[in-house]
Amino acid sequence: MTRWLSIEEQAVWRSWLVATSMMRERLSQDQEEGSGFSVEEYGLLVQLSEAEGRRLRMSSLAALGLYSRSRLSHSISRLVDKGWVTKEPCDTDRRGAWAVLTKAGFEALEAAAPIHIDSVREHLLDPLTTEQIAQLGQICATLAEHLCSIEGADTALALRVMGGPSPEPSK
Amino acid sequence: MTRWLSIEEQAVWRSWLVATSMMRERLSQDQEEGSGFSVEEYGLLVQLSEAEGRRLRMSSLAALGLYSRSRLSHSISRLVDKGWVTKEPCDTDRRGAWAVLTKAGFEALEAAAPIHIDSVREHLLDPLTTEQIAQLGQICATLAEHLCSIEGADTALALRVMGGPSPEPSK
DNA sequence: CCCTATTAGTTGATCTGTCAACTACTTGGG
DNA sequence: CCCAAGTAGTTGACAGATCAACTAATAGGG
Repeated sequence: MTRWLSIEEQAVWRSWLVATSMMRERLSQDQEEGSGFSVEEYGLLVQLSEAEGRRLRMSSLAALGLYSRSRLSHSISRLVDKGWVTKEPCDTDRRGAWAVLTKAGFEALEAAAPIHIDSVREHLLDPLTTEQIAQLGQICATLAEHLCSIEGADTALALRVMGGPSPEPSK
Repeated sequence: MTRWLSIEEQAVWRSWLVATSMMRERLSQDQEEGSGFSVEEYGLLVQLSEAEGRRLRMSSLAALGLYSRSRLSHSISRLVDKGWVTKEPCDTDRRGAWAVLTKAGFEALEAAAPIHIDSVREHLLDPLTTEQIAQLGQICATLAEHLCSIEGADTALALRVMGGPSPEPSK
């Protein structure tokens, strides 16, 4: 007994689909062309840059619900190969590992931030009115909360740490 | 001279990021578990199902701006292997190819539609108020239009054809 | 009519993400 | 103290996406 979507609901759904997938692609492209690393990598580096001592346990990164353990492991390996990150063993739990942002990684991040921000402004914020931006924030927060509650991820954490740029890459 | 994001802008951006990526993942998972094919495949089949004669030229599918030519080629090949689609040569342009939905493909689509719709309702529509749904539609349409204009894709086309379910898989 | 530029579509290499299996360490009940 | 169960993280095989190079056909200016 499925309730089909009304015309209006369909329209909303389709425009969501188009907007989100095109946005994703557009930002990836701007980013990659301009800065030489992908949005995913950027997101990880931002998180490290904001953490105490510019380091995080793998498990903390995974806890956001945005990266699976294995994805994380592969991604971090790639970052290590590129020299942006190093891995250090954890003293208090010998299973554990710290991902630590290197100087080079931090500098790369600083260089990339303006590109990222310009792209966000141009494609997400500028086309909308101030009012719409506020509405969108509210809507996405609601959706995120709903989705996090399903997966047992922590919304507050996800929203705080995830992938956005700092006002400045940081002090 | 980059203008950094304000706290509010950052919050909007991050919640967008979290909401869109979790939504994407959630829907993929519901879909795949329930119906045996991926959201991308579903999207393609929907488009074919809505077209005249349940067939489209590869180029028309690509023109939406949502699939690259090569991705399309690979994806359609997979659908052909599964028996949901066949390829037919085009009479009027011998370079061209039609992708044609098979009976089996159509039936698979019919079977999958309810799962898809339930998932959209549950995760996108139900958590929002009626008013928010309307706002979101407006916002996403604006963003989609902006993004399409940059890439020279056709918004109207993209919005019409893309990936949503028909009210019914179709007559 | 021809020759170049363009368009349609495919292919194969490579990269990223997912899944399931695995190692290694920790924890906690008996 | 030991052993089972759980947790941290890695690994390798596979699926999907991207990119650049390619074939083939059309179109359009001279």
